[in-house]
Amino acid sequence: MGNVTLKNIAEILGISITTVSKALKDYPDVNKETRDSVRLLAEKLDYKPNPLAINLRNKESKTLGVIIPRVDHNFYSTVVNGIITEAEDRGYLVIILFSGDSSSLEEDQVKLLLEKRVDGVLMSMATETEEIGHIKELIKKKIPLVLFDKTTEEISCSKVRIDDKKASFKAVEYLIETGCKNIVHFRGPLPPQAYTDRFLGYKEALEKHNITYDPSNVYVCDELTFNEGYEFTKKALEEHPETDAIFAMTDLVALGSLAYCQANGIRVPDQISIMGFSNWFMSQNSTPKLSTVHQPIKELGKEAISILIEEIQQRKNEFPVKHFTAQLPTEVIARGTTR
Amino acid sequence: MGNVTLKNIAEILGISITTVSKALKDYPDVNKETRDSVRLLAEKLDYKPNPLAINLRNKESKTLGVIIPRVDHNFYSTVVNGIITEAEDRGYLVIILFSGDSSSLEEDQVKLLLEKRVDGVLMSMATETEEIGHIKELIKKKIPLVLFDKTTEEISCSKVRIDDKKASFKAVEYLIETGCKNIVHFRGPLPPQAYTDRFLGYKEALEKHNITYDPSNVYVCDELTFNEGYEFTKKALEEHPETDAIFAMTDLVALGSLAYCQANGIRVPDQISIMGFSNWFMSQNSTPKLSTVHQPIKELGKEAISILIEEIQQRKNEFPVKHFTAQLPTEVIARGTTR
DNA sequence: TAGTGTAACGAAAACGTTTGCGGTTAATAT
DNA sequence: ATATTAACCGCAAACGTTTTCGTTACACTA
Repeated sequence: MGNVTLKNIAEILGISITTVSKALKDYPDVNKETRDSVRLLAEKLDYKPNPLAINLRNKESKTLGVIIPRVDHNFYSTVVNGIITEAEDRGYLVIILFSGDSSSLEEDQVKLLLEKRVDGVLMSMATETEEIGHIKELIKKKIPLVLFDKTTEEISCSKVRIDDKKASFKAVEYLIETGCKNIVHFRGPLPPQAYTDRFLGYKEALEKHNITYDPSNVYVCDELTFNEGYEFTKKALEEHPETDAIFAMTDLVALGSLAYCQANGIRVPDQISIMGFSNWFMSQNSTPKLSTVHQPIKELGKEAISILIEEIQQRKNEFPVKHFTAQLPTEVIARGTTR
Repeated sequence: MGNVTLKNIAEILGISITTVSKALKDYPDVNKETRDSVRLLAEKLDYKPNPLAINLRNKESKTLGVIIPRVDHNFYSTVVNGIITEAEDRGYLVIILFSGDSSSLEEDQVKLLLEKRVDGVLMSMATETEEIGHIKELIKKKIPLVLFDKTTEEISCSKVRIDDKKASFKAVEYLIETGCKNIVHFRGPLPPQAYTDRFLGYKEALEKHNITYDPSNVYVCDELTFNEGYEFTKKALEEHPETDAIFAMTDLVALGSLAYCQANGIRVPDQISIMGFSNWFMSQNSTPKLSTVHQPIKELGKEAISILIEEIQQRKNEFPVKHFTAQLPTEVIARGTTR
């Protein structure tokens, strides 16, 4: 029904399927006239090679699987933007699957991808994932795998991450250099690693500038919401009245901080500097505008896909593949909430 | 390499491929013992049917194509969430492609999907799209198509939309019923239709309550940014000092309005009520919290996919398909910025 | 005359699966 | 003894490509 095949063309022209195929792919052993007539007819009939057949023959699907915790979140939707665009540019299609940050769902999705025979897998691990058997399974089956964002040392594959520690270090250093001495840090939960790295950067900056690190200056946010930022600011300011800066691990929380300060007549940045993280677009819509750390999220997606495709090509050509971890650079953006 | 096939199992067991296939699919004409031994071995070897081969034989890919303007935007990432989850539940995989709101890119993406032989296409049209030849092409080639969100009457297919007009009507009626008489409306650009529908709902509510519609009370935002909300509020209040309510076509713009009022000592909602649209999560993080209209975005995605898959099944069974337009209901959420 | 070269084409296998149909055996019925 | 039936199995075609390896026909060389 409907779709034109090589066979159709061959029958109409009274030649073999082989010749039609060759004519279309510029094989040298086909007469110029034959070739032209084939091409003409193919054009006229709007012939499109059936990828299902090609894939079966070539044992590849030109499709990549991507597993992320969710997509309705600024970070992931931006990264997906980079992933899909880059993949398409390189001739691959992408299938997105969600783990919902659940370990068992993540496992199911890996299995699904395995069954669907994607050419490679890109994934950001679910926060709660500790059993990594299903990921090792991928390695064992020789499916090219690249981990990004939320990664683990326990898996031997290429990884792409934001250099959270350095980013955080630079942000805190900026606060110190602009005169802050009592810097409170709102960190995220223990896994994922990224939040710990940001905390480590905070600590390191303090140490470098001879400010003694006080654990009670660090508050752990669980939900990473605006409200948490608001409430923890209140708490922090009560417990540490001497505070002159707040470094929050994400913009939304920082915005909550800012809201608390404004609601309570605390001048920002004169009394308290506030530094966010992510450069979410809303950070430009506060008054004053939020200072933050820009992370190249879309580029993260692009880079991850590039590395994955690279590895697929290498394996196909039986080149040796070497794994590595790429750390993408960040940038402090000083706006109105810092001095 | 690597992957187990029916042939492998057949050879090991010394039986034919046919029998192996049948054993695995519970055909009645295979001996219980044979069946068991096949299943056992298949299990042991971790046999997974090759979808590429199955697809080729069945002439279907169990894959759906989705074209949206972008994904790094709350509305679309939420809708994509619904789309992917629902599709997966029903045994389909999804390929997402972006049109970037460009007509020519949209055309390219349609072509790509056509070449890839997806079983159906779901799409939200690019704003600038006026040439719809490529969409008609889909219809002509009998590819099941469902339009959602940004649709057009010129294409005969099923559509799924938010009932923007009614939503807007209810929102404005709420403002009127809580005592507002001079309601300014910030609308969006002309295409897409949704913004016009929201405007129409605004007008209709006015008329129903015998408030004369004044075109100068309607301002057209082009960018739909926070800043536009801020600036247009300033302008509107200068031009219409009697204004007692602002109805913005989206939450971000409404948040900009709120910011202007607060920066200029205008009491919300006492002096001016503000109503947003979308129930974006940030609408809960302002003080006072933003009143808005909730739209079931994720459900929109689910509904669209359901209809598409339904249509695919119908065609496969050669049932007649009938097209229709589903309008999803909305809900006014009164919070702190309205009386 | 036999051998060599070359241009143009096609047969066939392969990728892995599904399924209509026919075949074989053994048991049962007439 | 013959016919009928049921139970079990496998051949082969089909899905649409790609590519290896022939084959054919013809011209040219020695």
